[in-house]
Amino acid sequence: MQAKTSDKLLDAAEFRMRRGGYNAVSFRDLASDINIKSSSVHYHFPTKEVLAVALVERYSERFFELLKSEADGAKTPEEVLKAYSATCEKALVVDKAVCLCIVLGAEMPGLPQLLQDSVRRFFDANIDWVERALPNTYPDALRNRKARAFVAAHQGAIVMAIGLGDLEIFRGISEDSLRGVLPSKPNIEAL
Amino acid sequence: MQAKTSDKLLDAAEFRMRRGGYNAVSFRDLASDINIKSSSVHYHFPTKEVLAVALVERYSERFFELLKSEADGAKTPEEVLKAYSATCEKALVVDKAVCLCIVLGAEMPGLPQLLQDSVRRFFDANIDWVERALPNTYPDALRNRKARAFVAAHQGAIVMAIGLGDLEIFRGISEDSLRGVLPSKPNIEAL
DNA sequence: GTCTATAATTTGATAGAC
DNA sequence: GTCTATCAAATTATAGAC
Repeated sequence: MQAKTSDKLLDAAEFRMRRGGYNAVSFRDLASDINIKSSSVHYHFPTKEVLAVALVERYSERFFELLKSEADGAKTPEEVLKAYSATCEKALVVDKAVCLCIVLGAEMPGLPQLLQDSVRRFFDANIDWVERALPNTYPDALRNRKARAFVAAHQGAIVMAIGLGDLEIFRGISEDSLRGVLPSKPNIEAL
Repeated sequence: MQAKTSDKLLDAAEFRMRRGGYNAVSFRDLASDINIKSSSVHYHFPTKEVLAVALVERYSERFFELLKSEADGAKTPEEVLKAYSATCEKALVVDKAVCLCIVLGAEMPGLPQLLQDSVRRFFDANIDWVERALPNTYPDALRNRKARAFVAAHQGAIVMAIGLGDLEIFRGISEDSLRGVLPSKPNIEAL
């Protein structure tokens, strides 16, 4: 059974957008990627903004599905947070590309409004997820702060890993940020 | 005394590129920003790639000058690293925009080669600078790893702060990442 | 659903006058 | 250094046939 045309279009759009940003994607390129004409793309997605919003929504759903399955069976905060790192790393290693939402996040002010909203929701959901995973001994304000730091460090790490062409860099950063967010275990390496 | 046309063009390009990425900048927009015609832009910068490379070089020079002056008089590793955070924060707060090189870094694979090289040099120089600031009690491999994590966390923090429209988020993350790279002081808040 | 055809705009870039 | 004029290509999008 074949993938639907709209899904093939989103696949092509995701590949291109994660490598060059919103403006690096054109309807003609997407059409030629899957051997149809650009006018046919408009049948599935009337405008580029609509296409991009649909793409972010699909990306977000898949990310959280993967996250859920990675975190399956995890008990301690440490295990749950490691599932978050593993989810990011998997997307990074498999696709050899940056997170869709960090590319779009970086060019945020230049994006159409509905797309900005979608990207923002993705990050809010990320922070929310991490926040719930943190030890409940933390006061609320600290939990939120730690969660933001954890997510930001991962997104930064992904960009650096791809930009410097060194996927190993990601692991080091995610380990460091895990230590940063958990109640102080001594930093053994640094002693 | 007036700014040179080429500088005004770079100012306009920096403003636009830090908000929308490489492809969000057009010669016509830049020209109209400073009230000349787009053909005149080509007199100063023959191609867009050349313009963007010049922009990254100028951005990098200014960043490291500011960094140098912020770090002036700093003695301990902690003080020097705080100067790095302060430099990033200043650019963030003053310009209300993301670091030029993180926008370009995110769309790296879609950029012309010379521009990719420039962006990469900026990040390498960042890591190098942070690496030198770290305590020399660290073994070399660890220093490099810590430096990468520190830079990545800051870049991620900048994108999140702008993307979520909350500049305060940056400070929390930079404090956390400072704690992460320095020899273990107990994480007081978390106890 | 996909096509042809086309419109309207924008883009990076060049030639040559002043 | 800046202009007018222009180009060739690319872009988002629409109308209407099949």
